[in-house]
Amino acid sequence: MKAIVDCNNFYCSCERLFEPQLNNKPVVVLSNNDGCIISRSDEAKKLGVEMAGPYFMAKPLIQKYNVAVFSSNYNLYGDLSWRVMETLRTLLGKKNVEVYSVDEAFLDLDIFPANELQAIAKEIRETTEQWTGIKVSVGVAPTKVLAKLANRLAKKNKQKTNCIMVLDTDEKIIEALQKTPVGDIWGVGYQYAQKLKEQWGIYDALQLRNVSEEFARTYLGGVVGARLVRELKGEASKEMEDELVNKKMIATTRMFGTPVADINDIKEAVATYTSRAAEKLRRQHSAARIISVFVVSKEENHSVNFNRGATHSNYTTLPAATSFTNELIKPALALVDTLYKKGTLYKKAGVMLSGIVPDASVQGNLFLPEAKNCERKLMDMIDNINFSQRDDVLKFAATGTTRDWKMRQELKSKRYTTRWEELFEVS
DNA sequence: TCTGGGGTCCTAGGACCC
DNA sequence: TCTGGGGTCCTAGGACCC
Repeated sequence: MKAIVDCNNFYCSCERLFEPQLNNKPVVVLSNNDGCIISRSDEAKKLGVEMAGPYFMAKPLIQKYNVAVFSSNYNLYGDLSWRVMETLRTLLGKKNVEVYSVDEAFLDLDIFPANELQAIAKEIRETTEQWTGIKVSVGVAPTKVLAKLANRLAKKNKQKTNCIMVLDTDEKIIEALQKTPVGDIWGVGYQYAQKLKEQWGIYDALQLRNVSEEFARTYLGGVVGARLVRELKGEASKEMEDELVNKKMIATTRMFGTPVADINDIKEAVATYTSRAAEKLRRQHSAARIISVFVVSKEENHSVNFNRGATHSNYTTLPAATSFTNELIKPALALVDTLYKKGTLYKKAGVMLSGIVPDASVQGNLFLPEAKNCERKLMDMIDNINFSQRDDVLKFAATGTTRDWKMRQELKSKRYTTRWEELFEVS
């Protein structure tokens, strides 16, 4: 059996941990640039605040009901996420935990007898809350897709389920499938859901479970669809994945605080994003051979398709893979020159690194010229200082000093758990 | 002008996820 | 006035090879 543990309203829960007076009050957390709403407490959901809706549109409602609003604070969420995952690893053993996202982990429960699953799930929920202050929901079922489905139902009816649902019999599974609209199945997005409903009259998970594998292959994206249907049937087709697999692509992209027309501002931003992406690259001891840059222009006509701004991108393949910020900034800035059009207003830019390979010079490579090893040490030092002191104490000049393009984040809480000078104070 | 079969590698783009 | 960011996997199709 497999389980998925999912933190309830994760970002909101993190904020409440340090402002407990907000318990039982409506809370929302905003995306970068204070653009959209990406986490809502149950109370906020009840008020009708939409998920992923633009903040400015929800503002009247938010003000009327005095909803607490936070900009996203990824240092805080990342650290609390780590604590939750450590708790799970302690309870179940490292190899039985697969971290799936910042607020979710799959668990392999095959080590437990069937009649203990309910009790195990309860212990996981209670211990996690006690150790970290974060409430979680637990869904248990024979496959990952069914576990996700169980988890969703557990959350939907918290009073009744106590945030736990174990699907351990065919009857329970069928009932759960019946209660789940196709669009709410993990792996069925908006496009497929529309198609399934309109063209084939398939509205719930039970109906989808009963289609042929051939059908799934043809209409739901080939082997992906076939696997999905098998999982619904209770046949495990998505196995537990190994942890700590290196990323195959690393991206840093941001909206600008306000649209930007000056090429120098764009270059500063791109240099900054490149530095950030290179840090991520070094953290996983990798190097990249392909760097691509994109810019998105601001669409004048944003009445209907607000995010249809034209994207222009270009890439360079480097002569050799590297993780040195300076070696990546140079080609990145050259790419900006090929993309930039004078007179255009831009709202977003981004850097993507791919062609990722293990960085052989991590330990200092005898066969590289001395200078290379020095650069490696320089990068390590910069990373260490930036991590332990303050973000960007040390940075490359190309990343600019004024940073007029920086994103808005007006309602950010403190980094209570990762910065000495922002520690929570008890008076 | 006619012209097979089998394979690899790469890229762009579509779908999905949180 | 104001709509996020960072990933994954898969497929189709083109270029190229013998």
